[in-house]
Amino acid sequence: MASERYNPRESEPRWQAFWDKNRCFEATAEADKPKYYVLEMFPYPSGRIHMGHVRNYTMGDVIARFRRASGYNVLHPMGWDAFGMPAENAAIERGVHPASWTYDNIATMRGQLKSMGLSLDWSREVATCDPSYYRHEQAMFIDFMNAGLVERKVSQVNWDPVDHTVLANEQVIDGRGWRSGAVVEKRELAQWFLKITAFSDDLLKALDGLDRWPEKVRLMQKNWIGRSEGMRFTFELEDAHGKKLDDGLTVFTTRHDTIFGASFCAISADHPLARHLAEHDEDLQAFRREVAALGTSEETIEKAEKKGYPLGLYARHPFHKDVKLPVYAANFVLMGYGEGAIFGCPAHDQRDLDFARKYHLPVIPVVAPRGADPKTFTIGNEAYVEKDGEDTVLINSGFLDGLSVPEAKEKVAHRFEVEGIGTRKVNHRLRDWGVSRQRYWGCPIPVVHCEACGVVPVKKEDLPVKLPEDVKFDKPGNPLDHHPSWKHTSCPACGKPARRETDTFDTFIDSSWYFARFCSPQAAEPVTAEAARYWMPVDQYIGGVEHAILHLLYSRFFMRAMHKTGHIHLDEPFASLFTQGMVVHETFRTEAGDWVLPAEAVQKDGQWFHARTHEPLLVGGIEKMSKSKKNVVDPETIIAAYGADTARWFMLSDTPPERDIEWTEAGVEGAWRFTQKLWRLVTDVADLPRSAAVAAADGLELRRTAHRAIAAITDDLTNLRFNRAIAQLYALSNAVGAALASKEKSAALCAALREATEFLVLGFAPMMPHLAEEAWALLGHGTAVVNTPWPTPLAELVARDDVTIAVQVNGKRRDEITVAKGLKQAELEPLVLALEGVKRSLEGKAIAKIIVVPDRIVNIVCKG
RNA sequence: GCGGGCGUGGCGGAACGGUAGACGCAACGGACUUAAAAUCCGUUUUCCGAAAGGAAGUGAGGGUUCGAGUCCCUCCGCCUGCACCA
Repeated sequence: MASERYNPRESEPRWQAFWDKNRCFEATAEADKPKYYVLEMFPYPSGRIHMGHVRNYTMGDVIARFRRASGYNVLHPMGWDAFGMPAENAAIERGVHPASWTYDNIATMRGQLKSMGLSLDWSREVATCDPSYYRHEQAMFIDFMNAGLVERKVSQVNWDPVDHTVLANEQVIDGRGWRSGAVVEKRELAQWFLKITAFSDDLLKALDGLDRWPEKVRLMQKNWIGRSEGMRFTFELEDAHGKKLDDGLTVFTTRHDTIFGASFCAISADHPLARHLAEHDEDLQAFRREVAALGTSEETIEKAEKKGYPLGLYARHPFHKDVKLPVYAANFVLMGYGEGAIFGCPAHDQRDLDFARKYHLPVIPVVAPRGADPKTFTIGNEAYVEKDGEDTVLINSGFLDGLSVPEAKEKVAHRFEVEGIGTRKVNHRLRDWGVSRQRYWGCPIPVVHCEACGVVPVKKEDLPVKLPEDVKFDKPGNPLDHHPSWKHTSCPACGKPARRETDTFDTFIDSSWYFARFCSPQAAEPVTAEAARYWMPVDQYIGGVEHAILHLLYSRFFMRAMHKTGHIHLDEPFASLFTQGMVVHETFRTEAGDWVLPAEAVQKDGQWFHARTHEPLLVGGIEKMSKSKKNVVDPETIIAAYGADTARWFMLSDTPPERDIEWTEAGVEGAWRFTQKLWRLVTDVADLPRSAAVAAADGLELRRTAHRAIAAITDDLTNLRFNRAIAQLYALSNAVGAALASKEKSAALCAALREATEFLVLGFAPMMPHLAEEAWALLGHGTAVVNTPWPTPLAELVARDDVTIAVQVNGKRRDEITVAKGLKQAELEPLVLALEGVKRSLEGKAIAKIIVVPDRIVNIVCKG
């Protein structure tokens, strides 16, 4: 029958209101039900949602709806990562208050997310900029202080002398501030640090237990933590006249086996020794400035030549007391790692070799391939860095000669320890987490500086330390610092006048525990033990791989710190992690080079033109959607034109979720046509006569198809293979369409059609929830799909009783045969040999053997 | 430089070591229509062939196997993470 088109514009808001009114997605802990906590990384309220959000939240929503239907008690919350620089920039540029800018954006984006039909528990919504959220952050910080997890220390920062602010490394471009363009200075500032390094080894070891995290992410974290085992030991130092200095030079190495190959020592330009000597050495001062100037841009660092400055000091070789190693300050030694000092072994380290060649230092090979002649083995322009296995051996190394690298390391380590000049030492690349920011729009750090008492934490009963609302952004620097009264307070310890800390927290702190807060968002403590025990950990976390290191590592650290201070019972917040790909799109630009929005590009005869100016456009690469390249498609426009279901369906189709998906108009059109096709199928099936005769033979094949499809979809959704689940749904809809087309429809076929269609509707409900509700009602159900359990396929319909087996001759497919399942080789052989295709290709050949893989394949191997 | 991943039709992509190309998009042919859209039916890896059928085919080369897109080795290309980490 002719049916009306499905109209998402009318239907979608109606069902959203229905779910809202019936509080379908509000979660309450129920002890007798298995819980499932699904979470997508919460958004920054930048203003409007983008396609990346649509993809992320659609995936999470499919999981949430599928799990809910499958009998889980699902928690699926949403909130806002609401502190940060863009709000302050808006205040500076447009005079809006950061709070109103942020809350306006939240209101807009909340509305946009609601129009997507997400099954979110909005009653748990949190915004990190709300004092009811950040007060707990402040309380926990004080607990962390008491637990020894907080440190205040002087560290080097990038200082923008125009904006009067500290810049993150990412904000320094070619040595200049990204906003002001001023040449960035290095400054030393007292900053707050969270001692993430206290958990270095634990954070590293526990990665092995995260077996439902992508291998890639675990590896990135492993490299970031960067554990290396080595030795710290001290050289005796003397000056050019042979006079011994009071202090020695302590270095870190992982290659103590190569100690006999040492030909110099090098220290960082920032090493205390270099600083000390520079006080009376202008050339050294100049060298230090040169190194510091180089220190900002990665590219120049990469290309920089190895350079050193001889300090006029010499280090005594620990085992060859007559050997004196010259000591340099060098541009390739980092103060931030190890001891900021090394010994150079040019033969076995490329940097040391480059340095040695430049300054004509000896290159002494001490490791060589086993069997090489120590007298003739030499090093050219490449260091010999082999160190593993039994194929390398120590040479020119006194008491180490003939040993393997690990044996030599052990022997040197032992000797250093016995002689008291060195100890074994594990070093990590991971640095403590600097959390101070000289900004307004962040969580105030809850401490007070008192002249008498020093640094004193604010009393817990005085929390939260709220941001002042009356702030001005009229001059550069931190508005909290400029505020006339806010920072003036009294000391919590002695009561005398004191100064508030005006730094605020890095916003990564806000996002390091929000998932725990969602368990009990209104609680008087950060998270209640009861709620955490029921809901945590997050069963499925979904987000972009760009957060693979910082956010996920900080969150893992924060759980441990919260555990240590009694706020939570576990260390690992995310049991399973999924990192989805980006949304990409073609780029267009005019011949003049200006980027053009896809909405303004029209295609004619295979050429692209500007819709208004009609000038021809150049089609550029397919790249991540970004405002700068204008290759963005606004989700709101798409939802208005096609509905949320179509957008959701497209996001999940075809491309595997972990890969980048290309947004195309044709793809959206295809998804739109499919929603209409589904609607037609459902209206046609709804008109069929009802029958209870489901088991009869007429409909059997369709029933099998439907039950198998649901079994496959269940499997695919469980494993987040959305694109495959969607392929199954297409196939099932094709089967329903084909059955509908048959002229004679028995009662049994009608019943099978109805069953298959209901499976289809329930099957696509997680992806297209509005259409599913509408279809479900049309099929005559008085209850909503959200309250309908996921269909259970019948095992006897999923199982196959016959099977199609491919028949190969010498590994090439020649024929196929459909037989009863479970046939043995002896029963199968005569059937197979009688096949036409097999006989043809066996002509004149002798059978050597027949390989039978039951129910799968037969391979006839023959000669001649 | 070091590490990780990926190379399959015109495109997105399917394939427990067992019939390569499921499903979708696009294209082409046909039906319906005054016409278009929508819809429906069909074709679509390449080569030979009217067809039946045959040959080749998963970046290149080699290997293991009755059988390799899948496992191993060498190479090429692309993507990605870290990057002077001692």
